Amino acid sequence: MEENSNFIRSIIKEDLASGKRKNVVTRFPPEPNGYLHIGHAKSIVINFGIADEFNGTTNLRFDDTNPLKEDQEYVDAIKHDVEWLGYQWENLHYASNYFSEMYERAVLLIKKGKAYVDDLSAEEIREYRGTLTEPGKESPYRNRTVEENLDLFLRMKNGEFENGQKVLRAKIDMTAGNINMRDPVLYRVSHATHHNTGDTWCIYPMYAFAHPLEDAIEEVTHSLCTTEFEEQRPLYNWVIEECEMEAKPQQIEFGRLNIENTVMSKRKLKQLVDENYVDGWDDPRMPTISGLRRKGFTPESIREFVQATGVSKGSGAVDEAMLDHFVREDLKMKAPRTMGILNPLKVVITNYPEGQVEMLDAEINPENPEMGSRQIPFSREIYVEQDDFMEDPPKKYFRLFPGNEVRLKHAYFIKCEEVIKDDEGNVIELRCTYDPETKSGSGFTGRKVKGTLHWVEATQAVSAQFRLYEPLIRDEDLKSADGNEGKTFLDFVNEQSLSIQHGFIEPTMKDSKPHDKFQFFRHGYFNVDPKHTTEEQLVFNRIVSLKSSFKLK
RNA sequence: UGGGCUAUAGCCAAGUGGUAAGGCAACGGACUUUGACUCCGUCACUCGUAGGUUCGAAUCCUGCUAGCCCAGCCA
Repeated sequence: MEENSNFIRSIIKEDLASGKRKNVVTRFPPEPNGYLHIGHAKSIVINFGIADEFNGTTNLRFDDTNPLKEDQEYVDAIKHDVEWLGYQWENLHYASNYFSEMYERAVLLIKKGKAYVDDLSAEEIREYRGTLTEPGKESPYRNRTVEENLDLFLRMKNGEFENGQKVLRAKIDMTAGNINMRDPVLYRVSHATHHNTGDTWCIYPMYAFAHPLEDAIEEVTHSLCTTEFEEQRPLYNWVIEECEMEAKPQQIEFGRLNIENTVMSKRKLKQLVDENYVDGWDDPRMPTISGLRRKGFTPESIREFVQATGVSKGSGAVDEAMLDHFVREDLKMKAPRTMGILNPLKVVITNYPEGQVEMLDAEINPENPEMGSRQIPFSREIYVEQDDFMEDPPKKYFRLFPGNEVRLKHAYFIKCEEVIKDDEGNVIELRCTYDPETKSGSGFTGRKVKGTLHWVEATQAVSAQFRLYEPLIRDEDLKSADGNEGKTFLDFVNEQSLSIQHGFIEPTMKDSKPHDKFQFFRHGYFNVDPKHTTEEQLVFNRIVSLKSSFKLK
């Protein structure tokens, strides 16, 4: 696809042109504390994409500096998702592999008088930090001697102190307007088992200290992150400078991806999983990579979508319709067309011979003739969609109604002659007649009909389950939460976000495998669900409906 | 009220002193055995706002306004 120009590309071009940089190295640095979502996909596309564009390389690096929240399960899932999206990292790194070097750099800081061990409690540190509008004040422990700090820090490392008893802090400026510069904590004591380093360490570096060191150690040239780290940049540079790192990575921030009606917070997504609002991180309603994959999105469609949304520092939300557009675009040529009835209504063709079944030729994808054709059965009894019949239709309704003639896709014209109802007045069956002259492919031009319907032959129809999705949580509903104190986003989960329908599919569909993708005629694109599909029954997730200009008023 | 950032169409977004790209959405029309696809057309005399500089400003300067982010021993 045509690459949009953006400010990061411009910066890198200039860096290369001016000789400031000789090469490009980027990194994608997730914390393994949850599954990746489409917001991460943006970071992946940017980091890998831009490196690739300038013949550079990209590392996958797990930013695992907080053992309390991290887990091997997430490491594995993240690697899988990155590869699935179509990217291959140059090196696989763990921040935890740098713990020794980070410790040494912290010692260097202490020796230079740029860091000190603080005995203040977490609450006290918060109080001393000041507020957004008032400067902070210095800790009474700020001016310990280098020797004392060295000794205390060593003892922190050796496990002589409890969690929270002591921290290592940078000595910068408690009156700085930028709160990040008010003696930020560099190391905390945490007696916890780390997924990678086990019990080797009981002190762990904070992000603000660890991240710049990780970048510098890997000789990353451009450290691309989201805008909430913007104010962290002076500290990022301070750490690299004061720790005397040779490589000087440059942090550049871009605006995070937001999509309308989409929860894009790892914390919230984890909550939806933990509290069983969804059936896992890969629930098709989740904006996670695994959820999108299970729903049926393709890597190509996600990449194209992300690229189309561009890179800027803004904070707006993209229309969900845009994501939909790019899957349709990708699946248009790839997905076989087939017919499926989500809401069956039986039709008996009264003038069609009883007991007769004929096979009809049906192309698999009119957009892509190379995909060939299939044979589908037709007989006296078929199913059509309930929505395709109205007893008392409005103007411009092209489907079945008493006396109206329509085309059955790949088959014949049928005309609605009689409506059968049950005792409660519900329409349960239609009696129609067909015209043998109108067979598809026969070249019949005698008369035209406005509507073409999809259908499935009744005796050989295979039953199937269809799962249709709506947004898990709507922005509109969430906004109303402002007036409802005590409520959380969980109180606004859309109860209609999943609806399950039972219908029929063509007999040739019965051997479909998980993740096979189809376009059900006039319905949309569907994916065979890998989790709920069984030997007995196929379950189809609707990826996206077809666009429609039909409006039933 | 301190600090940082951002304002270009309904949404996303190019544009970097020479007279407003592109995508999504929407709306017309053509075509159609998917009310789909495809094709054609419409959609910012104006760039948050008020001034200023200039022959010329979305681009430079000043004031104002609005929105986002920051007070974890999270990342």
